[in-house]
Amino acid sequence: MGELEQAVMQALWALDDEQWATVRQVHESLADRGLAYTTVMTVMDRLARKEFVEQQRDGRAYRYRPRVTRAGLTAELMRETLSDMGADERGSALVSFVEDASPDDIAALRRALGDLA
Amino acid sequence: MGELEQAVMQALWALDDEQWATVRQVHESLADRGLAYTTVMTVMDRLARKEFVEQQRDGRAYRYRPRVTRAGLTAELMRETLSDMGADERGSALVSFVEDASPDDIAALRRALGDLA
DNA sequence: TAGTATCTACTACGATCTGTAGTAGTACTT
DNA sequence: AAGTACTACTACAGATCGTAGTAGATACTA
Repeated sequence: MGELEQAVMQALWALDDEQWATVRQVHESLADRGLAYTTVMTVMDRLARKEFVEQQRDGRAYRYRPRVTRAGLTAELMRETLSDMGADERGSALVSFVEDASPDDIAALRRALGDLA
Repeated sequence: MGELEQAVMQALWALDDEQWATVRQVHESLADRGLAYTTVMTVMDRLARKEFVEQQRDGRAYRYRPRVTRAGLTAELMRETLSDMGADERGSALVSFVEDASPDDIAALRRALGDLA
């Protein structure tokens, strides 16, 4: 995911649940970047193609909503990385991941694992 | 990392520790792909530029060795993904990660965390 | 020593992804 | 009918990646 694509996702994730945003809304929420309206539209279209966001017709316009949560997408990308690197080494990769994780992350992992049990 | 780049890394990781491989060796180990020698060379050169591998002169040739372990690189890429997605959500992302992880991965995480304690 | 094999260095080119945006067409508002 | 708001389509440049050729240097070989 490119930087702008990520920014757009952030904007969409910032919506309340069940909210759909128009291109215009996102464009405005990224106003500081001084992007053209069509630039934002293109990016959102691409995100829809990639199925990161959902598109819904609303009259002549589209409304958009993330198809995945931020946490979910992050987790998915992490799992993807893990798979790409080969099945046999998953364990060591995870060990390595944990070894260099911040204390906060470790705590979060512990909690997450605890919740499972 | 591209697919070929990854394949080359795999070939290098397959070496015994402290072994350095020549382009020719890697080229041969990827023989099934029918790549030109220079293709492999280019890829390895790019990997060196990106500091994924280490280059060492040996006469007129270079020898290569991974600069990072497979597990280490995987973990690093995972952490990178995590950072990209914003600091506030790290916890939820990790929860999400754990939730959809395979039993093997969960077990590995548990072991890794246990080793820390 | 002249030819041949082996390497690197440099260059190139097409595909894909991403950031960026213009233009044309269509529909709604006044 | 004119202006406004949207989408659809198209475009283009920069980066990354897969792919590879050519030139030049070096070393081996007959």
